Amino acid sequence: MLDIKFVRENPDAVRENIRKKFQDGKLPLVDKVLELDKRNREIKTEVETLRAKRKTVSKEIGKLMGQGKKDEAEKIKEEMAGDAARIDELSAEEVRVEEELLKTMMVIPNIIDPSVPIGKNDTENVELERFGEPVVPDFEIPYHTDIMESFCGIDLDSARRVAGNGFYYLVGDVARLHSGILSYARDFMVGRGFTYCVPPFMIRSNVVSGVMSFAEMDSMMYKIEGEDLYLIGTSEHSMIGRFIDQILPEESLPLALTSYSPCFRKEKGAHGIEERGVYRIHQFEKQEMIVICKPEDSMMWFDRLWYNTVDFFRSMDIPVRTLECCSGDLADLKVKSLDVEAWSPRQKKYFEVGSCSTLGDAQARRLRIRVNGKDGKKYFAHTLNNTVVAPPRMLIAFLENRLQADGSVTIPDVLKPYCGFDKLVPNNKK
RNA sequence: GGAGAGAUGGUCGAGCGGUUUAAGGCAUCGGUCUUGAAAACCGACGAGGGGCGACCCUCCGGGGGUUCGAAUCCCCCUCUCUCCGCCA
Repeated sequence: MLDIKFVRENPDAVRENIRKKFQDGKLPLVDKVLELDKRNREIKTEVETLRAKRKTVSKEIGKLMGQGKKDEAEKIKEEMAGDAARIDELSAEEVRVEEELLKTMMVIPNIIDPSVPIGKNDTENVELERFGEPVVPDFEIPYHTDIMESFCGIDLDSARRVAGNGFYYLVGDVARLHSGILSYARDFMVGRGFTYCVPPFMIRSNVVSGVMSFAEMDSMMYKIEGEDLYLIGTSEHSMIGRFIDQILPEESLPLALTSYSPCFRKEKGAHGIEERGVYRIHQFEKQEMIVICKPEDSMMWFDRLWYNTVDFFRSMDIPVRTLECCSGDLADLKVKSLDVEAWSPRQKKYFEVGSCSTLGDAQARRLRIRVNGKDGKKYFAHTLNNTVVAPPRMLIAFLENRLQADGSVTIPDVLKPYCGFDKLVPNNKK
């Protein structure tokens, strides 16, 4: 959400930003906001004057009552009757106007960074850099579930019976590899100065509406029936939510945290759940990183964050590239976003394994996460988030890139202590 | 699940119809003192918003109500804590 003062003073910049995001349908909202804001301030001027008068007069009545001058008090009471009605009327309008203003402000997109490439949708995202050689071996790479099955490492049939499409059983050494990757990711981030956290896996609606847009909420979040609780779609939700309504001391920044959680997503709309495999699923596990910092540091942190993911994948010798989200593909709350993609030798293309974003102060404004500055002035913090690794999907890249001609999969040295084995060998029944 | 207690500014905590314009402590920030620090003393200090400004308004978990006037009284809801039960 933008600062209303910014919209008031820079309506053209807000309009230009909407055009850059190809959301011209939202252009009239800017004028709507300006009007509501104007009306809101008019109401305040009038109603506050009346309230100030009421306060003074009420005190006068109290004084007269104390002195036993009841008649005089009664007379003043009668004079106030008209004002009372007007105050009620204006107060009601004040609430209505403010609600409408907030609602409208919520759907106006955040101002994107000048460096963001302009484009309509994900087909216009821009590749920035490649890390490692995207190798295509001279033997055929099977579909990832087939690789897993060769190790008796996945049971999708049972998962469909038990929970439905979009769920999975990981079994044996593939499951151990999955857990090992998460543990390695945790220690990898701790080694880079991040503090490890295990957050709540359910959050209340007021936190949900603070961390994401309404559209996302509807298409992503599972609600617990009969309770004001939602299953998190990523630990970013509970990790950023941790600071709702807080005023942080400036010296406590930056907060650099890494968290583990299962993630639950409806995946309504867009692409839907894939028939076979663990690419797009309703439940997965993820190691995440978040940063809460001063506004002037957020771009520096943005670059440091995505690089962590690249380094993580490179430490396991998986080729990756970075792809910058163009303006039209950028979620409304985001200032800038970049995907880390891993190489798929089977598909001979890269696919998304992580997403790094800075939301500027938009998320902090919604959640009222403020910083108490050294000079006594308060300001909204900047928030960032990035994936370290989400193993079910990441396993696809891992298995495809490390598959040997004999059907085995080698475990990189960095992972061996976490896995407890050196190699996945076909038909290795557990 | 049962019973009880509670929700007040960054934090602790008073207030229970009009001298509260939210006391006081702690923390924080200035200053005095000191070689420096600590201690002591003096002062500042809640959040959000409106106004060019002098100033003003809103906020005591949320929502209704009573009243000229509500942190304070009434109703509803939510949450937290303690004890019991259950449980990894």
